Amino acid sequence: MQETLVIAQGSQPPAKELSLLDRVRALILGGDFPPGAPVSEVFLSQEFEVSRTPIREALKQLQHEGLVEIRPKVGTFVREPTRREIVELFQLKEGLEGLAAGLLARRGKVREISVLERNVAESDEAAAEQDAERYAELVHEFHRTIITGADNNKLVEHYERLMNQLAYHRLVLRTAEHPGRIRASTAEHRTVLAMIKDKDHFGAEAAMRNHVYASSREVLTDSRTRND
Amino acid sequence: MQETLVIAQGSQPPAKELSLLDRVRALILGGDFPPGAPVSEVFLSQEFEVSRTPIREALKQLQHEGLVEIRPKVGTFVREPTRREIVELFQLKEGLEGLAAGLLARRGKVREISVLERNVAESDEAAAEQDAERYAELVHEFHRTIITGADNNKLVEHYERLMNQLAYHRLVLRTAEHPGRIRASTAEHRTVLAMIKDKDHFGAEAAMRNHVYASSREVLTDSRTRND
DNA sequence: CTAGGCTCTGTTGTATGCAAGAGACGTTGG
DNA sequence: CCAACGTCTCTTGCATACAACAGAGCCTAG
Repeated sequence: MQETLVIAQGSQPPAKELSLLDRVRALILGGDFPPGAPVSEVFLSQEFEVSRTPIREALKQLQHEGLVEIRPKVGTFVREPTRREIVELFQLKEGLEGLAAGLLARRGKVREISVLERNVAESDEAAAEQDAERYAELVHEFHRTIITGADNNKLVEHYERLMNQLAYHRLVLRTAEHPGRIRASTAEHRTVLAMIKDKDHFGAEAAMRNHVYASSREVLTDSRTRND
Repeated sequence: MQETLVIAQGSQPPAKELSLLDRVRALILGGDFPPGAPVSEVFLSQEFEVSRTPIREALKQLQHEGLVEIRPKVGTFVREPTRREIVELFQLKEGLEGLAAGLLARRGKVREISVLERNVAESDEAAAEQDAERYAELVHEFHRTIITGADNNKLVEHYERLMNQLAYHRLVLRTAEHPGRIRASTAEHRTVLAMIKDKDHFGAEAAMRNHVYASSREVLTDSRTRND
């Protein structure tokens, strides 16, 4: 739950309290709303004790994020991404993260490298201790470090948008990684890091893409993924 | 002007008349609002003869697109992208169009290939006839064909979002291409097309990236580009 | 029994009213 | 002359009222 809220950030509220948009998104992602369920404006306005006007604004944003579908004059409904959309999103993820890894490698920032080195070391520990939660957190940090390390704010914005669209799916399928996949995943992380350290932006991009692709395959072959 | 409206599409209004969002965006992109100019809600509501409520919703969207900046309790202002942001956007453009070219090459769709072949042929004609307007249109079609040819709707969505952010800048700097650049550009288009025909997705991606990068260099070295 | 239409309810779409904050400008005290 | 303060106006932010439409269910005619 808390993780969802952290992921959902990316705008410019004064960082003190969550924006209404983030709270509505968290509510929907919380799982209380099954796909296809109606999300009435009056319900949300009562839930959050505000009027319909700000609720409407938030829902419009969420529509743009692909999380809900607004049928004019009918209502707003939770939208479950189709398998095809998930494939498309992972393709995009591959492109964006690959691009980021390449840019980071070209710049060769020392700070990010040390963060990544610590990250892979701790990932090994977490894997050895079977601490799935900590491991997932470290994976998230690894990817985020690379994205932000590219030093391209627009890329970060688009990436966050992308991840918000994957968020619902990610919650459903979390901890989908099998032990074997974890080993492979950490190895891939090490490869990416090595390329970045070598300032081999070409290799870093290829390694990152390969890693994202492999991860996505894992999720997409998962039986729980809808098949349409 | 009309071009702007076409570019600005991408949502799901019944295709009959333009949505308010598109009309507001077109108005701002039309150039009547210099960067930094306030965009009052009441002004827009009078201009379009609607109340402030739908205007507010449109402005919120435009804020997310990066076209305007909403300073809470103060007002909405036209936002001019900084040079750094433009660089970032072009980096992203390079990544997305490269990705698209690669995906299209892998699929090797015949229809798109024939469209592209006709496109480069007509581009030569337009260049020979010094028809800058038609040439620009063909360039636009070339890029759009590749993006849509990747058969990835999410990629198209992100690309449109990106181009909307570049739209203002593009209008200011349109026809920035010098004759020499036009020759190089068409040659690059041909290279990309050749790679796609060969189903060399690797080469297609590289060629497309190279092309986008070269084009962006042209724009970024233009003296009219703000330098901060 | 079925098809067509009608009503009725629930929802969204828009307009408008009101309050609160931000900034400009004039004013006043030092 | 300058700085600080107070007021005043313009803007947004939110709440609420009303209109209009979609869809479900029922009712009726054939």
